[in-house]
Amino acid sequence: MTRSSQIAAGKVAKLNRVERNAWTKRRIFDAATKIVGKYGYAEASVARITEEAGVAQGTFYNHFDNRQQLLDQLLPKIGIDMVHFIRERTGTAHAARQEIERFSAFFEFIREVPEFLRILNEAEYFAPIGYQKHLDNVATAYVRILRRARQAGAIEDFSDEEFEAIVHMFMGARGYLSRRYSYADGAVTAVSDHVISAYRKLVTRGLFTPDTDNGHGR
Amino acid sequence: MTRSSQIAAGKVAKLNRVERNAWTKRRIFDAATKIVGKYGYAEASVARITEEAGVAQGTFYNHFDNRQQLLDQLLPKIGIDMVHFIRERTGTAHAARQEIERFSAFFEFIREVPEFLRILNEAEYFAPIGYQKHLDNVATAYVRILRRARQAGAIEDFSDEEFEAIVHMFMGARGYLSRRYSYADGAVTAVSDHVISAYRKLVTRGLFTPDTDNGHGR
Amino acid sequence: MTRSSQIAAGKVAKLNRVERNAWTKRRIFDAATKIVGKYGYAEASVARITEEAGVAQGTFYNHFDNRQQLLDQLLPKIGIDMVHFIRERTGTAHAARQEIERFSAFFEFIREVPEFLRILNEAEYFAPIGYQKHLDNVATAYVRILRRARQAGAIEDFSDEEFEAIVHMFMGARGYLSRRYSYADGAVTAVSDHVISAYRKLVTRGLFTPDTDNGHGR
Amino acid sequence: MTRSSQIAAGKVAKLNRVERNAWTKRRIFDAATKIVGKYGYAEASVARITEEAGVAQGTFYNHFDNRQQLLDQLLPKIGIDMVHFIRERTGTAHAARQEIERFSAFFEFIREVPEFLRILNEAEYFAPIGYQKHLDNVATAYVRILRRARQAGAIEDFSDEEFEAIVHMFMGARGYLSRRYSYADGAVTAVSDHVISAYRKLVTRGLFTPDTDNGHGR
DNA sequence: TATGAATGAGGCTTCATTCAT
DNA sequence: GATGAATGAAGCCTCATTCAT
Repeated sequence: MTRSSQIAAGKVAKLNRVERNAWTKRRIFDAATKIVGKYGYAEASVARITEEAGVAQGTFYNHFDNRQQLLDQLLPKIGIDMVHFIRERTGTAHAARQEIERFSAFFEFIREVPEFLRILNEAEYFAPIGYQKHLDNVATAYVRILRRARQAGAIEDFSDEEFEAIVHMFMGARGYLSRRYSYADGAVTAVSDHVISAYRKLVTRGLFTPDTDNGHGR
Repeated sequence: MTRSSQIAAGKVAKLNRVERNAWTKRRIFDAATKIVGKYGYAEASVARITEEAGVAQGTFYNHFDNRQQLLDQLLPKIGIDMVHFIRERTGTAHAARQEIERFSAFFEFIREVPEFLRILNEAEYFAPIGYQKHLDNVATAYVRILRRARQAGAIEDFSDEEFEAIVHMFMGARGYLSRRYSYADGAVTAVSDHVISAYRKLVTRGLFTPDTDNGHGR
Repeated sequence: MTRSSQIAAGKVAKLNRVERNAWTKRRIFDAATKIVGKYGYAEASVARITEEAGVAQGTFYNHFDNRQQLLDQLLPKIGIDMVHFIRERTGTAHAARQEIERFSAFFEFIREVPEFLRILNEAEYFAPIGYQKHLDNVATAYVRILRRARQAGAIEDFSDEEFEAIVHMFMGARGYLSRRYSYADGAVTAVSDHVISAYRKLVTRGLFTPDTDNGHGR
Repeated sequence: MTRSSQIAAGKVAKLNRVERNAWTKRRIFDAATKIVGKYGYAEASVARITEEAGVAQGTFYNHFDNRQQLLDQLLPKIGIDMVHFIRERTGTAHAARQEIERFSAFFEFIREVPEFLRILNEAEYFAPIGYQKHLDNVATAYVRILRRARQAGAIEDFSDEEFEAIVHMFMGARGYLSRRYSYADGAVTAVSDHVISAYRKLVTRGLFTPDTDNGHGR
């Protein structure tokens, strides 16, 4: 606390009022991410968060109306990072292969931002507003992807409503798998190959139309 | 407290000591189920539970070592009910069809015991011991089912480790879907047909070997 | 608890009603001695005592009016044992030497009944009635001894009231020394020689008349 | 609470933040002194202390980590006052007479700070850390005094280790006597002359070398 | 007499939030 | 805007004692 707040003071010396303000808010936000990621929402007290951020408790309320308001912002903000992260790691070629890439990228993202796991999974009950926002973000984008694949002929026989169900299955499976397979001694590890291969089989056979073009098929 | 304790007194008049003891413990347990189902683990204070049960707060500790110990019993106990419930609703004929039956039965169970949803989904962080116990119960049984299906030729090309991954995907998908689709105005509703049909397509094509016998395949 | 209560049941099988009653009371009493000796009065809850005794909590109140009543009996009862113990170890010859014997015997007693230490030292505030009783017992007897020594010419120049003060000094010193010097790693050890020799010098010179007879003097 | 907090508000109006902080901490500390002195450690609940101090219960934890931490500070702090008090009342002339002065001053101090008695005597079990600290303070200083007296020829024939034992005897005797003789109807009274004279005889003869210089000896 | 479940008061501590500086 | 002390409600748990069996 002492050390980091000194660093903070050093860094912030040359900032103007607006910048300093934003910077403080950001510190609190990042601290909350860390704390919730580590201890969960229920244990993320304002005292803990502000201590981690190196600011006084009262400062918290200069930037957020109340504790819940901050908690509700956590997931959507990181969720957007996730979407970008995955998008960057998704090629353009083959629809089924893209899905596997997205799947893998999800786990890669968790390794980059290990806090995301718990923030996501507890959010439903502890940050319902943020959770809903995040879900809409992701589900909408995901369904759109599947629709395009269908237009391109890579998927047949699934209705829009079924897409939505599928997307939820995928999201549920991911969240769950990540909790099951990504941990080892508290640290986050890579997900095992069996999970990837099982997913590939299930999805390429279950959702996508078998490849007819030669050369590309897995 | 007043109303329920009167009921209690009426009902309990003719019980002997052992029975009365078991009955009180059961009341507390049921109250906890209700409270956790409704408000979640974090809000399930001993005060709330005992008030719901119509007993004094101190009574709680005559039956459970501490709050957590009770919370950890919740999921495994209901989980067993769930396994039985699903087993009863699963026919013997066709492996893929059985899987759909299990899927549907899960949602039926949730309608019967709506508390299960939240008890299950929050358990990972709030009742980790119970969660692990439940998971082992379910995953082990589930993998065994898939193995048998493989022996019977209904599944090909999946290893044991992949089965485990698949099982976790299925469980994750179910939990997630149930949270998405089962609620309407606080009450629990039936899951929609699209979810069932999407699941059927994904699973029968993705996991199971296509039917070669004529007449049975749906 | 289970094992000891079984032993208890075995031993008690052949006792009649009165004997069994006394035996149960004794068990509770001994358990209290042990618990208070180990944890102090404040931590000696009825639950702890009855558990140690292997009886139900309710049984306690068949033998004692309340917790305090038992606590008040502890010190006087053991105090009497102590007086006997010391008396047995005190020779008849030389008055000053007797005093040193008494001093040493006190520490020996503590090794025999290590619980005594804490029971004695906390009693003043936690079992004031028993404490007063014990004090009267001991002080009266002690003053009587000093008076006799004065009559025999072994002490000069001390009034009765000064005797009383001296006795309290001695008792205070003993209790205090025992706490300082008798412990090592939780177990009770013998008191060191320096303490004995310092006491001998202080008392033989300070209280008793110098020996004039030859051969007996130290 | 009402009355005292009004007084508080009046007194505190013109203090700045740091002063106010120290002042509140001091109020809690003083309240604890009073409560422990009156009811003992075991009955000195945070609720009682804060009520006496005229602050909210939560305020306690802004100034002390926990209840025990405060309790452990009580004795050392007052103990230092005592050492100063006694030192001020000790002349420089005669070693033996100094010891009597110290003895008397101890009882005078108790009349000034009557809470000290119980705070000291219960500390061993209820504030062991503070007790140890206090003991070290006092015993070290005391032994040093005796050593100097030995160097000056006022004491002969006692080793350092025996000094330590003697010091503990003196401390034990004082504590004990104070409890015996200083009370009357709850208030603290002067210790009687017999106690002083008995102590003088015991100590001047038992510990110190008889005066050879003429005129000074008592 | 022995049992042990029931009671509810009271223990310590943490909490989110307010507000004067 | 930043601070951090103050608040009092609420959390979990232990306690001595009672009483029906």
